[in-house]
Formats: sequence, structure tokens, C-alpha cells
Amino acid sequence: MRYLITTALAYTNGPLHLGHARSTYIPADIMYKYLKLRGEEVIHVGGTDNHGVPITLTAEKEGKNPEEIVEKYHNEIKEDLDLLGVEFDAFGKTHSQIHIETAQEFYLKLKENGYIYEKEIEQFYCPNCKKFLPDRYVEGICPYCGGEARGDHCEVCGRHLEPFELKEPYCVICKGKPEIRKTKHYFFKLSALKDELEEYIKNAEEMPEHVKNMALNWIKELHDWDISRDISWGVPIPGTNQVMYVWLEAPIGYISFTKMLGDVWKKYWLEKDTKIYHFIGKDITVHHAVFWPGMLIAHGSFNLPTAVISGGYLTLEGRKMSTSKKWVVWVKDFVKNFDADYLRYYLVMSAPLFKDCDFSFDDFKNKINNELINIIGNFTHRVLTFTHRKFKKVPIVDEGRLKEEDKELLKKCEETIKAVDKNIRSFKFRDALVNILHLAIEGNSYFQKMEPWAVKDEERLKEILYTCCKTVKTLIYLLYPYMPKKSLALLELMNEELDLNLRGNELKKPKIIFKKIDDKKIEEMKKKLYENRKEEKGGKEMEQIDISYLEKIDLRVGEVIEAEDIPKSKKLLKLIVDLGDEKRQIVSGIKGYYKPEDLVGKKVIVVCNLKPAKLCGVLSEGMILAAEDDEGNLALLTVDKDIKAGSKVR
RNA sequence: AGCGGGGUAGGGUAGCCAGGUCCAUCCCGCCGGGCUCAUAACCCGGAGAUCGGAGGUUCAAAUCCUCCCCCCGCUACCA
Repeated sequence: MRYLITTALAYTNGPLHLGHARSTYIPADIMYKYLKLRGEEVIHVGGTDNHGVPITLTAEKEGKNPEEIVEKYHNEIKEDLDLLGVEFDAFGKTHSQIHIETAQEFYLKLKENGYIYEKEIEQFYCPNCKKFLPDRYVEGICPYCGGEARGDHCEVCGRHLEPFELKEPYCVICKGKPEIRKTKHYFFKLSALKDELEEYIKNAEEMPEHVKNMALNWIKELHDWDISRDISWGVPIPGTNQVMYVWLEAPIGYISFTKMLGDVWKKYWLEKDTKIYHFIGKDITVHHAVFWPGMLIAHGSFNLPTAVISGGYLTLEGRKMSTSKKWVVWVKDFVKNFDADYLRYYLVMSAPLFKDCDFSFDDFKNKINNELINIIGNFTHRVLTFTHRKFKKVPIVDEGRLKEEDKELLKKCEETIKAVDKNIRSFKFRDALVNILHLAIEGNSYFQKMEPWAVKDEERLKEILYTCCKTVKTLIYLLYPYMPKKSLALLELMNEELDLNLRGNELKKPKIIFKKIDDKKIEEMKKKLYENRKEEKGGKEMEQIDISYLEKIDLRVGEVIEAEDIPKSKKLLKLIVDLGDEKRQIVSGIKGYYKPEDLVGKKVIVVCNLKPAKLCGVLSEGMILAAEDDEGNLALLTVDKDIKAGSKVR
């Protein structure tokens, strides 16, 4: 059996953060290193995704051309991966000759097989920017709920919108008004592949259950896929002046980058007996479990994915990560202060891969110091120092002569090896690491029971320490995929090879391999993170305004006279507010903070001259003011003592 | 709104698909004791859980069914 491991192509408009590391790269690298360690034929292929409009936008913002942006972030991303200890056999770019050719050949084959057709469609065109605008680059008002909508999707009510349903559309680049123009687009007949996809998914034995469920659900309603874009940055569609939609060409990168290795690529993509594992983040599960296999089926020659391993999301200190709000920890900043192997350990240990989990600095410190170091670090260290002091080398004894309790620990080693194998091969990286931790606990317990420090009989002492060293060697071997650097450092002290044998070699002078995490560094990192957040929100950064600006806002006191829930919304309540001379209906996003009945009678501050809008289909003629803190607590603004409804606020 | 995942002791997590072996696993934390080879580390023992809520099926439910609540994500260009 041959294994091809791929990791999601990183998008070259920013470096990697801890979320990328946890959901995709670290698990994949563990799988890769493990299979390699077991002597399997395995390669890891990855790279960066360089096309699509966001790159051109970033380029414009930074006053550079797209190639420069791509180059910059491609290199940064690769450096981040190196820092994490993630290894690749091939790491490519989608903006490269080999990929562009491969993607075009792929496309032509789809066409030849009858899966591509042309259709004239109408699309937004921005006369100002002189370009057609892909969906996401037009914003406007949702015709159903009056909320803000982007392209074909309303952010507020979540409806899918037909093109041009959008009211008051504007171009996100120049804010100008786009016009509608006709253009010829190419479509991929995804809908024709329903039966084949269903059969594929149902028979994909190693595909995780939740991925299967999602995929099967998705194919119930498959749309054909508009795969052309009227922009210039991308893989040109042969014979046109358009480029391919990135989700058509990017996954082909898995093939193109394998080609970087020469003819062996054929073994992985064309010959049977290959397992293909795609490691991705959960947001792109459908692309990998439905669209990509659909493309491969339509193409007809390549192996299909054996499994799509979709990693859960990582929150930071209990809150959603956000690069724009600077609520993020970048890989390169993290590894400046802490060992990458500690990160690998922590991110795997925190939760099973498919689940979301949280990264917190305090928890990181606790888990590393109290679990990894106290249990595993301490066991390996006490065994090596003690053995070194007594014998200077690993004593080799005849295993047949060992006592029951020795044999029991050695048996536990064997069992752990088996359990780890089973768990890693079924993507249960955390479970396997727990198996390893348990072996170290058993080791400590054995050491304690045997009391080698009190054993006078040298032969017996050799037996005990042989058993301990064998256990340490097993730990080093099994830990290698998780913590390669630490594992190799221990191996160095043992003067050993990366396998399960003991050679009786002379031990190097022991030193501490697993150093505890420094509180100061934790505090530094936390401080930096929280300060970023303050800066972002802080008043200093805001532009100063003239008092006349304030006069433009009509603020008045209003009394809530009716309040009811808007059932189909997540956050909205409908309020009727008395403003003295009139009553107004106002929709407010405070569901969950206030019960409708508690609001009635409250005096609130209302922005009266706000442009009316429909939210979730309900008209809102104003806005009530509320304060919100870091923890997401919300409080309505009200008046200090009773005052007439309709009073002006100034 | 639809879909996917999740809600189990202070935190994390196993068990759930194939109901009894579960007065519920493991790791951290907490409490008590022991040890001294070891990074104030280690070992032994203990306390701590209405298994999100309400019904139902069953001799038997954390596990199956129904309804509800809460958290996260996706919905086609953010791991």
C-alpha cells in the first residue's frame, strides 16, 4: 500500500496562525511521519493557493503586483511550516508553470468528456474599475429582509439570492454602482455526477462518518458549477480570455505538486493500491468530499480520495479568531517563545481532531508542564540519569530471565505500540497520544515499585533498568511523529537509532530535554494579544470629529411600549417605541440579552434619523443604543432619572 | 432558515452507531498519605457527574425514539 497525504493549500494573503496548524498541518505531519517510521511508502504534498480576487485586492492595497504578494506569502508560509517541523516531499504554488499546465489539461479532459458547457449569463460589471465583479465583490441590500447582502448570499437572513436580486448594489472596490453586462461563462456539469458521487461516498470506507453525512446531504441537490471568471489573475481557460474559478483549479494542485517529484507521481495518482488522504479544515469539507471527487470522476483517470480528514476549528482564549481584529496568534510569533513540539503536543492533546477546541495560554502552560513534562519528561529523564550514573550505558539482559513485573511493563510497551498504530491509522491522533502518556505513567509506577535506588543486587538492577530503558526507547519511537525534535534529542542522549531495539550503547551525559514553560513568557504573549485587541477598539486610533458631525445625529429618549420576539431571527427583537409625538417600530439585535417583557416601560436612547431598513423582513425605523464589553455583555443605554419620552439627547 | 458537529465531575475527554459488563473512562486540577532516582518532579488512595432539559420505548437507557434549549461551524473564494 502506498499513501499520499495532502494538506489544504494555504492561501497566499497572510501567514499561518495556530488554527491552520491545528486543523490541518500538524495532524497531517503526524500521519506522514508515523507511516514513514513504519516503513510505509508515503509522500506528503502541499503548497499554496495563489489565485482569486482577494490576492489582487491585497496587491492593490499594498501597492504591489499579485506575483510579489504571492511570492512573499508563499515563502512566509513555507517558513512557518518549517518552524512547526512539518515536512513535505513537494510544496508547490498554483501560480506555476507545472500547475497551470496540469490544470489546463485537466480542464480540456473534462471538456472532452462532455462535462463542460457554455452559457451566456448576465453579470455585474463595474465601469469604474473596468472589470466584471465576482459575486463576493458586490454588496447591497437583501430584497427579502433588508439586511446587508454580499453577492449571492444574504448575511442577515442567510438566503441564497439569484443574481441581480440585490438592491442598491455597489462595487466593494470603488463603491461605485455596477451595471449589468452579458458575458459567456463555462459551466461544469456537477449535477450529472450525482449517482457516481453517491456510490463513491457510500463506499469510501475510511471516510469519517461526519464527512460522509455532510457529503451525502449535499449531493441531494447539486447545481452545475460556474467555473469561469472574468478576471485576469488565475489559470487561463484555454481558448478564452477568462480564468478558472479557484475551486476548480486549486485542488488540481494536489496532482500538479505531486508531479514536481517526477514520474513517481503516476504511481500515486494512476495506479491502484494508493490511499489518498486529504487533510483540511472543516470549512472546506464539501469541496473535498463532493466537488473534487466530482471533478476526478468526470476526468476519469485519477484515483479518488480515500478519506477527507476535516479538522475542527480553534478558538483563542475562548473567542473566535479574527485576523482583522488582531485576535490571532501567528505561528512564527509563537515559536519564538515556545518549542514547536510543545505546540504540536498541546494542539493534539486538547481535543479530538474533528472537534472544535480552544487555545488558551494558561491551559497550554498547565498541560505542557503538568502532563507532558511531569509525566513523560520526568520518566525519560529519571531513567536516563539513573542508568547513566549506575552503568554509563544501557544494560542488556536476557529477556527470558526477567521477573513477572518486568515482563508486564514490556507487555504494556507492545500493547501501546499496537494501540497507537490502530489509532493513528484511523486518524485518532489524540487517542494515540493518550496511549503513549499511559505508558509513561506505567513506567513511573514501575520505577516507584521497583525502587532501583534501593536495589543492592547489581544483576537485578540491570534487569530493572533494562526494562525501563526499553520503555523509554518505546516512548521515543512512538513520540517521534508528535514531537520530532524532542524525540531525536532523547535519542541522541541514548546514543541510539530511531527504532525499537536496544544496543547497549554508552549513554551521553543526561540533560533536561523537556524544559518547563516560563510563566513570564506566557504573560508576555498574553499581554501582547490583549493589547492588540485594545488598540483595535481603543479611542486613540479613531479619527477625531467636529461637533457639527454630532449635530447630524438625532438622538432622543424613547419609551418602549411593546416588545416581541422575531422568531426566525437569531438576535432580533421588534420594539414599538414612543418618541413623544410619534410611535416607531425599531428592530434591535438584543435577543438573548433582554426578554421582551422586561423591556416594556424602559426609557432608551434612539437614533431617530437613521435610514429605515428591513431586518429579517421587518421594517426598522431607527436604532436603540447599547454598550457592549469584551466579554460580549450588553447593556442598553437609558436615562438617569425619569424624563419625558421624545426628549432630545445632546 | 437549512445542513453538519457538539452539550458527560472545576477544565478537557471516553463510552453512544451494535441498550445490561457504567452506582460512568482517562488526563489535569483539588484533598489525604507515601517515596527520594528525578525538572518542588514521582507513586498510592480519596472526594467530586441530576450523563443539556422534558417525555416515551424497554425487565433494563449516557446509549434507542420524539420534542425543546444552548454552543460552534458551513451554506459554494477565510485552517
